[in-house]
Amino acid sequence: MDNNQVTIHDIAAILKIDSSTVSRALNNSPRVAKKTKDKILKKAAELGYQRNHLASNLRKSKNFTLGVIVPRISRHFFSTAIAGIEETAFKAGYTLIICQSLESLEREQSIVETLLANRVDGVLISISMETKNYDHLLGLKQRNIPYVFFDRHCNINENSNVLIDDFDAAFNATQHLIDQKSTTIAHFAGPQNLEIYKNRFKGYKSALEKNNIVFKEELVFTSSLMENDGKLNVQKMMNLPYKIDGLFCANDVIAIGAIKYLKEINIKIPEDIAIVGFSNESISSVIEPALSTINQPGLEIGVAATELLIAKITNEGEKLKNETIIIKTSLIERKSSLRNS
Amino acid sequence: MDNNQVTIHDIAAILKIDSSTVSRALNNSPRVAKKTKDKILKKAAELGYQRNHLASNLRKSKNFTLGVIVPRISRHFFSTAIAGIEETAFKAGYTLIICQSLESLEREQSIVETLLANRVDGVLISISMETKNYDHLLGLKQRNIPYVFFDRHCNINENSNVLIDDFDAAFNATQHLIDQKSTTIAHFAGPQNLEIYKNRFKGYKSALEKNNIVFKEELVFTSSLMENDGKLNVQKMMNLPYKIDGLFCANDVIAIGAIKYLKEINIKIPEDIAIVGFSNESISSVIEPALSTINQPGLEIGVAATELLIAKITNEGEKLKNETIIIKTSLIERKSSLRNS
DNA sequence: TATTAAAATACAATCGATTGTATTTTAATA
DNA sequence: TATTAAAATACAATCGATTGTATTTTAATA
Repeated sequence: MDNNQVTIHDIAAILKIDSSTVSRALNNSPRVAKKTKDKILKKAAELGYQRNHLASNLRKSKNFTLGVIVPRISRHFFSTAIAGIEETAFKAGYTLIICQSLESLEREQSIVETLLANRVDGVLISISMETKNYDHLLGLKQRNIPYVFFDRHCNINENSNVLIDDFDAAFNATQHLIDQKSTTIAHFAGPQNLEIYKNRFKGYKSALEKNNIVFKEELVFTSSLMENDGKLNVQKMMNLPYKIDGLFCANDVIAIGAIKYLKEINIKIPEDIAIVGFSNESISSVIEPALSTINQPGLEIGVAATELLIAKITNEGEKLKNETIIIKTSLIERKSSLRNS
Repeated sequence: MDNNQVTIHDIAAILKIDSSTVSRALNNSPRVAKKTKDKILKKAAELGYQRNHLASNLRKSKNFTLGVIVPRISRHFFSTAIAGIEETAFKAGYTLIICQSLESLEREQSIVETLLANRVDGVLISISMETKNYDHLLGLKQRNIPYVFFDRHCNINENSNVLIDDFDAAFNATQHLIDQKSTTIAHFAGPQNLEIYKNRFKGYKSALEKNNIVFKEELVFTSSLMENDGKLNVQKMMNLPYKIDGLFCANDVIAIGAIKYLKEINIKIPEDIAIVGFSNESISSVIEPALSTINQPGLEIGVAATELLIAKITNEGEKLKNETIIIKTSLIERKSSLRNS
């Protein structure tokens, strides 16, 4: 193990100087004379000195480590968000511990424990579909560890969040379907314990109301939004005594499942059913017809969430402000919903 | 910052016992009497004690941290590999520092420095397209820090790798195009400083030879394999005095760029040109016609690489074995290349 | 009960860096 | 040159846990 690391004591011994002076010089303290500083920095460079962060952080009881909890790394939105998080954290000198809950509450709880044990300075979290109980998150609060929700948040008091306006985006998506002459619009909803899916549902409902379309409970199909749920939902939907001509899906994955199956059973998109998804996964621009969707800028969300978290960590002296940042989304109109062109 | 963390000294003081005994009890050392152990564990649980890893690791000069360097987190293959890495590392008690080189050698070098400064116990790396100079990796070797290449490796002496058989996979892909009656087959190659792209090129060439097809240098187009390169390469290809009827691409992204442009200029796939890609990105099954490709199991590769790395870290006493694990790939035949069906 | 070995526990140094306080050196002023 | 303030540096404790060695306690045996 002995990679014969150079320490401040080595430098101190060589220069016949105290290690505290070396430490101060390396931290550019005004208490060290310029001449001594130069001498120390030169020797440090010469010996290839690198600060031992373990020791430094132990002394300062700071870790420069952030915990990141996402449902699944390989989902395009989350990997993009992680890219933004990584970039921002790196610049600020933080490293990450990235964990995936795999949509399991139990795993999410155990991850929080692990992060606490690793003394992270803050946590970025996008909760799992199973998360209805927030005790593990309150644990963070008790320990005074700042955390920021991104995308999948929850409604406990006084949180910091970086979100999109799900209600608004869903409203626009539904309005777009109506503008494209859809009159009977179904909704493939996500788990209603998550605020984002609740808000997407509300946005859908609100757009119907605004356009004097009667909302029908039977046209809402709730699931975990997997690709296969798209097929299952379409099967159920087709058995209803309605001529459905529009479909708003709470994510792209289930929308793609629906499109694939609708094509199989020879239903024309968008002529028979116009479809809008949510999240702008990379597959969505490739499927035929290309899927209209809501662009949810993962990188930007990751960056904003990390900046907010670091601000919370750094301004610990002040009263922690609880801020919610809303990142703009946009409707991407593609062939799956465009009837006029 | 004072989250009033419980330390072994608190436990020691309460129980009027030495902290070394507390430490040994918590590490289940045989040197502590069962009775004392029980007392200590009970009190530790009662106070909610959690080991301070910073202190522990400083003393043991071990970090339980692995560095991961990938070109880009949001690429499907890499995010899947990271999922496998995360899972395996987590189980073994390691946390990760994940960094992306963004295909830049300079960034890759600076990342290695950061990882060294963070005293990682080992590194998993998939090198950038720009990486032709391996000095930064030799730095790891000098410091005695084990590292394992996965997927994108390089040919410096005595490395540990978790790879696929690129030659073999490319051979099969090309053979498949020949079986589908392609006679003039182009290749969209990747940067030839990377072994994987070199081997894919060799596999392509070898399949041609085996089938007595004359290899033509002009049919090979080398690029960074971005989607737009697909369009550019097709444009060049179409200007050649050959009737090209088969195309093997070194990755899926460029293949999809090619398909999109070929469709635009009304060339029929697979009738006019049969196409095979590489990596099985999630978009590939969705594009029309669906892209035939090589399945490259990211999760499995990530798991194997992490297991190998941890084995290298753990068996440090023994001579470090340099092992290369080859993960099986398979050809996925889809519409973009199937002429018979 | 005295002796001895084994078991259990305490002592003390250590991993590297940081930081409040004390001491020494330098420079400024009388 | 003597005095004093300021600048520079050294001393020593500390962050928590670990671990080799020393000491004490317990149990086994004569």
